[in-house]
Amino acid sequence: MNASRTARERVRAELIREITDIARRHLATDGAGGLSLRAVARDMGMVSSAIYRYFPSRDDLLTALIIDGYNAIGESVEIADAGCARDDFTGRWLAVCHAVRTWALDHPHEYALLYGSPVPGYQAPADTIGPAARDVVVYGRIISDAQAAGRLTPPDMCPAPPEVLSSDAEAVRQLMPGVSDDVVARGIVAWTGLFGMVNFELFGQFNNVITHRRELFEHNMLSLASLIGLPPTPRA
Amino acid sequence: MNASRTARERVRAELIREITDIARRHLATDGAGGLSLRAVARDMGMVSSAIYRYFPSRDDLLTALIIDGYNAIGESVEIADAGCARDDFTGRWLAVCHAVRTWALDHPHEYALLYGSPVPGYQAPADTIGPAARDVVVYGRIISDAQAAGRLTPPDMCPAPPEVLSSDAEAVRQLMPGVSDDVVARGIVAWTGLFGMVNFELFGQFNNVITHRRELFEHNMLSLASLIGLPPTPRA
DNA sequence: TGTACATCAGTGAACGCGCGTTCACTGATGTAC
DNA sequence: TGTACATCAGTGAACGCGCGTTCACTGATGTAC
Repeated sequence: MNASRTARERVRAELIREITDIARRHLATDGAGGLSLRAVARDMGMVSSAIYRYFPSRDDLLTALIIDGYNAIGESVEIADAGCARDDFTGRWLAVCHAVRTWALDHPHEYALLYGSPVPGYQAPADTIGPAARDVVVYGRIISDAQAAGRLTPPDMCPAPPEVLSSDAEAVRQLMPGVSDDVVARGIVAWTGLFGMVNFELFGQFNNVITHRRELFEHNMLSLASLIGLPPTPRA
Repeated sequence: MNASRTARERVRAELIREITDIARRHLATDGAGGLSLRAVARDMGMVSSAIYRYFPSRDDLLTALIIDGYNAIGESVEIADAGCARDDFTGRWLAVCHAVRTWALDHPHEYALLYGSPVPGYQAPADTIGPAARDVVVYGRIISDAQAAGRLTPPDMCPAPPEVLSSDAEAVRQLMPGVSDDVVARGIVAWTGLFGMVNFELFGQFNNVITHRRELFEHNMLSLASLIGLPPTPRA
């Protein structure tokens, strides 16, 4: 019968969810390198070999966590962007920035798995690529929309990108159609700058130095907005 | 006798150097989490317990690697800066950026140890703080010097930092005396932006997207220079 | 509806491996008289 | 300069632990007739 078959499958899906949830919790205490199938199995109340019914190897479990992570941060970026007026480009950029930062602070070890040092010996398979791009897709759309609306006026005190970058710019332009090479380059500066700030805060470089981290973050994201050419302040 | 005493001590220092060298090599293959005293001992041709004559625990060995790493990147930043004309502030900034990037590409795992995800279960002791600041001290001096020479003219399209950041700015100003809160904030944007770019390149976010990495890096560092208010191009 | 068979989940033992750290010890190197 | 003693480097065995993965197996759940 079809109903009962899906019953078995529903249990299976449920258990896969439980396993990844527990694995996520382990990530927090032992890091990605220390993620252990045996420990997860113990917490599941299973014998270690039973896990192999659900994940063929430790690396596959890691891959599942990575894909889930990219989807989670991507989704929260999408929601943040969707909560803004479409023509408030600076507000959308700020919302995206805060979404990334907040998600990172709430899930530091998952964030480290996605944007920190690579896990030694682990090679991410191709199916992580799609989810990995979810957040940057949102970002690209903001730039693109602002450009289309004529609200993008980059400061003109810095030189145009060298010719040799045009092919790379072309590739990145997939994400933000209609903008010049110069805007693409500045767009990359701002995007990497966002993650640079989050990394510094999360990985401890601000310890004993910066105390008002959210405020500094927001201010710095506004500086980057102005570098891209977005209007200086979000709509009130 | 004093001479023979220092002879023994010289051997000891030499062995400590050998151990850290081998440990550094292991870092490259297994990452910080997988650094193992036993493996290092094997490569030294020693029995594992002998290592304890030199390092009281695995974490102390890690600490030594971290301190060495900060000193190494700090020194190469110092050398890069020293190779520029004192009044070529943009050139000095660019030289520092390239020094950081080059060192990171040459020592990816050490870089990850310093600026990547924290090692789970490891708490850096206080004696890492001094060496950790060597690179940023150089950076601060460039900003400070440019300010003193009247060559710092930040673009004025973005808002001043909020009042609440003034105490943090005061702390950071230790590194770059004589600059306004606004310049301090932009200084942080540029510095974190530098590391954001290096992280993206090193940790794989540019894979299959950016091919001319050095050129994009240099161009982006020039964009950040203009955000700080440094002159648009280095002296030729 | 009832029975025979196939699929699947989970068990428990085992393989072979690696780890950090402690401890009592042997010899060699240095020191003091 | 020679000898008695102290310091130090390195050994080898052990403790207690954890890991990923395989394999033959027991029962339970589902399927086909």
